[in-house]
Amino acid sequence: MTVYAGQGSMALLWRAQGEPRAKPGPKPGLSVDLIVETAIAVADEVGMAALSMRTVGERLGRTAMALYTYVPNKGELVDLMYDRALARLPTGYDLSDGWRAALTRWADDVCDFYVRHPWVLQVSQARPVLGPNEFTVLDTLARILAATGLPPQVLRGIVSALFDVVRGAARTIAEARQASSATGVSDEEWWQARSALLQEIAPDFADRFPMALWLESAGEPSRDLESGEPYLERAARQAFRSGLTLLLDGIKAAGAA
Amino acid sequence: MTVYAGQGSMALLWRAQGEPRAKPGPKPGLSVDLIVETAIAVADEVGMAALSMRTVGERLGRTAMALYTYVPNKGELVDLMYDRALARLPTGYDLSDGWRAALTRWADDVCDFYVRHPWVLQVSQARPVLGPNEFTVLDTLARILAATGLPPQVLRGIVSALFDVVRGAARTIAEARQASSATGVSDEEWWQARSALLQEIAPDFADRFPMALWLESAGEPSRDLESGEPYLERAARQAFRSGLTLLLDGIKAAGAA
DNA sequence: GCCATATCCTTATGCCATAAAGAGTTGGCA
DNA sequence: TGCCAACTCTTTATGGCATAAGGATATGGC
Repeated sequence: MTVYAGQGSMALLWRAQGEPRAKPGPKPGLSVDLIVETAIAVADEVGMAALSMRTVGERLGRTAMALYTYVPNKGELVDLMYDRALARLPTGYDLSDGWRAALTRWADDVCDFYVRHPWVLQVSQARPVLGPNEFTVLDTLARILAATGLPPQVLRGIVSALFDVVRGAARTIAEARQASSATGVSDEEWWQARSALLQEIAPDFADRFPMALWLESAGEPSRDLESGEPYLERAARQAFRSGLTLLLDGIKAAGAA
Repeated sequence: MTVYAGQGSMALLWRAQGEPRAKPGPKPGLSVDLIVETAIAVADEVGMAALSMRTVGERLGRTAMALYTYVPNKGELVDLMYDRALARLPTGYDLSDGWRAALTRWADDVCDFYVRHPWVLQVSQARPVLGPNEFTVLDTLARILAATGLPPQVLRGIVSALFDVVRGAARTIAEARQASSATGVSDEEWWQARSALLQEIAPDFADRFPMALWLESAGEPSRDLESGEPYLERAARQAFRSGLTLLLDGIKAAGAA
C-alpha cells in the first residue's frame, strides 16, 4: 500500500497553532496533533496496511467519521504522520572528526528510525510531502555533506544514493521483522523450511544457477547465535555496512576533502 | 500496499507443465499461465493498488471467484506474477569490455524493467519468492560481479547496494509517472504550484533551511525542454547515473580488477 | 447412463474510505 | 433569557476489497 503524497493544502502541515478560540459549538474533544500522534502509534504497532480510520478512531474512543472533523481524508493524515514522525530524527551532527564519521552516524540513525517506523517507507517520495520536518532532515544532511567540499550538483546524486541504501537496508530489516511477527515463523525456521522445499522441488538447482550458488555459498554470515539477532536482519545489517562503505569510498573518489 | 511473499508452496512457481490430462469434469477454460500473464498486464496498466481478483477475472470474462480454481489466493498470484515478470530481464552480459561497462548496462536494464513494471517494487524482498526467474536474475548479476575478482562476502554487500540504488531510482521515476497520470497534473505544474504555496505559507524558509536551499539551488537540472522528459524523472535519472558511478568507484576502491 | 470430479457462479461476511444527513452542544448576540 | 449558527460526533448507506460456503453444470471413465 504505497501511499501517494503531496496532494493536500499544506495548511495543516505548516500551521501555526496558538490562536485562542471563541467559536460557538461544542469544545473539540480531539485535536489534529492528538490524532496524528495516535495514528503514528497505531502504524508503529500494526503497520501501514492495518492503519484505518477506524483503528485510529477506536483508540481515541471515537468512530472513524469523527476524525474527518479534524483531517480532510486519510491521505492528508498520512502526510501529517510522515512529517511529524520525521521530527524524531536528530538534527545536528558533530563534524569535528570529519564528514565520513558524521555521515556514518547519520546513516545509522536514519536506518534505525525507519526500522522503528517502517510505515514511513511506504510514503511515496516522488512528490514529497514538503513539510517542515522533511526540510529539516534535508538541511541536516546537507550540512554534513557541505563538509566534503563538493559542489551541490554532485552532492544531490550522493543524497539520493545515501537514502537509497539506507532505505533499502531498513526496508529489508523491517519487512523481515514484520514477516516474523505476522507469521510466527522466525527467519531461521523459514529459511530452513524453504531450503528443504527447494531441494526437493528443484534438485537440478546447482546446475541451473551455479553463479548464484557461488555468491551465496562461501562465508555464511557468521552464526553468531548468542547475539539473538535474526538471520535476515544480521545479513541486512552486514550488507548495509558494506554498501555504505562502498558509497563513502565513492564520495572520496569523487574528490571529497 | 507492500505485499508479503514467500508463504506459498512453491509448487506453482516451479511446476513442470506437460503432463497431459485425463480427468473428469469440464475442460478448464483458463490456465495458471493465462491468469498470471493477464494479471501482469492489469498491474502494468493500473498498478498494484488497483489489481483485484475482480479486475483480473473481468478481463478474462470470468468472475473473481473463478480464479480461485487455479490459484489458491491473491498472495500466491502475486508471487507468480513477480517471478514471471522477472523472466523479461536479459540474462547474459558481454564482459569483453570489463565489469564496469557490463554492470552499467545491467543497472540500466533492471531500472527500465522496474519502471515498466512498477508493481514489482511492492513485492517484499525480505522473504524472497524464491522462484526460478529470481535465481536467474541473481545468477546473471553474479556472473558479472565474478569478473571483479572480489570474494563472495564482499560481493554480497555490493549486490545489495546495487539493487538499492536501482530500485530507489526506479521507484522515484515510476511513482512520478503514476502521480502524473493519476492526478492529471504534470511534474512541472505540480512543482510550480507547490513552490508558490510554500513561499506563501513559509516565508521564513530561507532562514530556517539554509543548507537545504543551498543544496537544491545551484545548477537546476538542465531545462532541456525539447527532451519532453518530465522534471522529476530527469532529476531521478541524473541521480541514478551519479549514484551508480559512486558505487562503481567504491567497487574499484574495494580492489576490483 | 451414472458417478466422481472440476469449473464456475451466486451469495454472504466482514473489512475498507467516505458521502450524507441528523442529533446534540455551546458561544455570543438579541 | 432565549435562540441561532456553528461545530462535534454518530448513524446509515454506497461501493469497493478478499474470500468462505454452497450450488449448478459439464464431462471422462466405468
